[in-house]
Amino acid sequence: MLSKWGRIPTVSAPRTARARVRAQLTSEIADVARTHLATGGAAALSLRAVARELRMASSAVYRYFPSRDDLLTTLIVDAYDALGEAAEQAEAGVARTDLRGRLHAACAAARDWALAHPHEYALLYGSPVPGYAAPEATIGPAGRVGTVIVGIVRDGLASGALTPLPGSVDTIDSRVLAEFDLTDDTVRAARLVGAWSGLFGAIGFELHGHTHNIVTDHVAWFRAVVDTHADALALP
Amino acid sequence: MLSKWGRIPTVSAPRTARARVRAQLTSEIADVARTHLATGGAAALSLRAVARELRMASSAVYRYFPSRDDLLTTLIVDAYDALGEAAEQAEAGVARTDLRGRLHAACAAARDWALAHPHEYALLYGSPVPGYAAPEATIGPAGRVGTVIVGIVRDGLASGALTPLPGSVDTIDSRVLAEFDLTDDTVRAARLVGAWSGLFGAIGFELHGHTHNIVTDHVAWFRAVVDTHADALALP
DNA sequence: GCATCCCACAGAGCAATGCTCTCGTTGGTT
DNA sequence: AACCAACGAGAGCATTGCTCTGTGGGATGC
Repeated sequence: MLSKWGRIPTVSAPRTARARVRAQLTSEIADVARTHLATGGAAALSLRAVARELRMASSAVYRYFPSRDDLLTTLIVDAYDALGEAAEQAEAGVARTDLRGRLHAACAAARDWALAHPHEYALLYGSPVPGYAAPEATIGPAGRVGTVIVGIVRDGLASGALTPLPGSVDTIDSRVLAEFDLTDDTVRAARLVGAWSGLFGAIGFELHGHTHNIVTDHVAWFRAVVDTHADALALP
Repeated sequence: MLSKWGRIPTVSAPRTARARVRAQLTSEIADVARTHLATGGAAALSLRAVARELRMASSAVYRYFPSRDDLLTTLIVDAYDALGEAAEQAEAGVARTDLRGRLHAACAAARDWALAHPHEYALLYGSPVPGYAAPEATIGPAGRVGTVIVGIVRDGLASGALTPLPGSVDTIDSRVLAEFDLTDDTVRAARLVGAWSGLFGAIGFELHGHTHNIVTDHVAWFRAVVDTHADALALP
């Protein structure tokens, strides 16, 4: 537990009182940072401001997060998880056989979350931060939304509601295809990734104002976009 | 010429020698800033560093750009224009009747430009910069790529190669619809905006690494995504 | 031709940032 | 009881965006 986190003490086992208060303070810092992020965006997130609000010296924060970027990473992971969970929960609330409804639910939940947390969303799907290279820790949670919509298709194929689309393309990694039982449906797999990216493209456009003065009813437009992708995936 | 540019002297008419050298220096500053932006990204763009490279005091730069954000705005407008021009030129090189080919050309050009100028692209379609609100000056150039792909559909409708899609939705601003002769084809209009956002979603996903370890052949995948949108638009 | 005026530039300065280093204190372990 | 690692505070460094003040020079008016 010191590879990328430097020689910062472990957090995992809060057995001692010290470890407990440490975990407490760590999450407290992250919480304050999250509110700062939510109000001012990533650029307005200042370690010193967080420290000030917590009435501690700025240098003390470095005992908990080796750098501002590490704080950001924590926030990013949390955000990915929150977004993923929102999509998962929404999708889980729809009848398993209603494939299109499940897609709509997941996508709408992602959009709702993005509208509710614009700055955090921008952190996830906007430009990568400064000299920031997405650390390993983010790749897992980052895929949760994608996993949800892939799961819909997989269920459809497993139940026979969907049959593989004709043709075959070699664009998606074979291990990924195998992981999601899409080896025999590569065309649909490519379109799935396309739908995934299109989903966040649409959300990003709305969020960043690119559709301002163009789209008047974003809810309906978003539904239409998702429907288009559902058509491309041949969801019933 | 002093509304948003403060009381900075006009640049428009370089009649006097002074105005000429002024225009010269202004573009020189922008050029240096552009290279800094291209190498380090928007966050690494420092007015002082630009001034240093130009061997002038940092305060002198403020004679030309009232603030760092104004410098950034100039760069953004230029980038929008460069991207738009790339798409326009590529699209113009395809036979007018080949609607799908025109779409592919425009989209591929946009992708190529984005890959060649990742930081500038991130500035346009990534998260909005810090406390930065897109000024009026950017909205025109920002639409150029969209205008290109809308033009393809309009040409198709005008020539009779395309017929309006059945149905009617009220999601797109009526003035925009009228401007592009799409009043009677609202379903296609909505999908057009969807394709537009999907295009940049796909490019952004590739650029920001979201498809890393998932998509193996980005050229082919991107073509597939564009083809999906072309299908949705019923391009022959 | 001279006086005037305004633009351009430099330099100092302010508030703020991320991060480092040092130094005293304190909690937990042996 | 003694020790050590963790902890927190404060000062300090380099950097940033931006403002203010002073000064020189080229363009302009008479």
